[in-house]
Amino acid sequence: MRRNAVLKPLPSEDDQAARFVRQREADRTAVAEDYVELIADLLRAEGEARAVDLARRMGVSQATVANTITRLQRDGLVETRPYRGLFLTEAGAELATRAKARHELVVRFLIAVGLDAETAEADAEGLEHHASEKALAAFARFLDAHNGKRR
Amino acid sequence: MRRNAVLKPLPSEDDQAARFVRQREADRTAVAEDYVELIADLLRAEGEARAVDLARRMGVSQATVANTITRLQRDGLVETRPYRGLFLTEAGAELATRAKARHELVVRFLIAVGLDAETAEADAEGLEHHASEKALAAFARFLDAHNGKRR
DNA sequence: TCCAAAACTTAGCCTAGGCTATAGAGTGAT
DNA sequence: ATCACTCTATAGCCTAGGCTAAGTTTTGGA
Repeated sequence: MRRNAVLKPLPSEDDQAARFVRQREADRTAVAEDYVELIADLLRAEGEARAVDLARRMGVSQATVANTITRLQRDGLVETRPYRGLFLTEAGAELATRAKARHELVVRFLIAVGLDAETAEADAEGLEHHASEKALAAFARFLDAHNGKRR
Repeated sequence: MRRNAVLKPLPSEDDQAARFVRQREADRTAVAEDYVELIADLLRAEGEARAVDLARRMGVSQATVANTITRLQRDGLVETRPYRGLFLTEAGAELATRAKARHELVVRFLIAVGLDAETAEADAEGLEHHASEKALAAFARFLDAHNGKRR
């Protein structure tokens, strides 16, 4: 039963390198996206986003959050008012909106292809940072096509 | 047209933290998986896997490869015979096999939901490390279900 | 009002994963 | 047999993203 087709040739060195480079870039932005997304969620749901709560929700120490927030401030995504919580800049809010939209899309897509809601939510956390625009478009098309049938 | 449903409540702190922790664990193993997968591919396709070639295909300097290989050796995944190339240990080969199977599954799945082969291949590079076993199982089921129709 | 608890900051440390520059080793072609 | 070229290793540096421990501020309740 084994398909003994011609072994798939390796991609060209340049193509493959380009993929890995893009990959590493995505990794670098992932943390920033997770933070602004979470800050936006907290602001919406609780009215404020405290560093302590971020630490608890990210599963990380307060010191790590402080560190990360400093970077996000440097990058113009977040503003802090000590003892008043964290706020998003224009750019931060925009990034959060895009991140959230992507997250939601990925979750809905995963559910549509048969994953339970819990796992979909958990996996989306990782997958959302690595789906290209083309992939997201494909997911959206898939959801559209299947919205007539179920739901 | 805006669905103005009740705002989705935040997940519990513990659940959310657990997701992010799992996330970070996946990130840590991703590089190792990429390396052993690539080494396996090179061994298969070219008969040998040289550090130089890894550097070119990973889009990284030779020094970085040397560094990474040292870690992989320490972790019992890779063996080196200088000027003879790199080899996988038992554990390394096993990891490579699993990684490759996952990679292939993700690629086929992405194509099945409408992505072009090129993008599927590129995106799989990132996505493969963040799909849980449950997600992979769902992808496999999806492919099975759709294999009767097309192809 | 005041003071303990909670929130935040700072210092110091670590690993992974990048880099450049340079030195050293091995191979293969002449 | 040699020597140029290729491959590998090493030194030294950097950032991100973790940690613990030990301050410092602020807040809010008694």
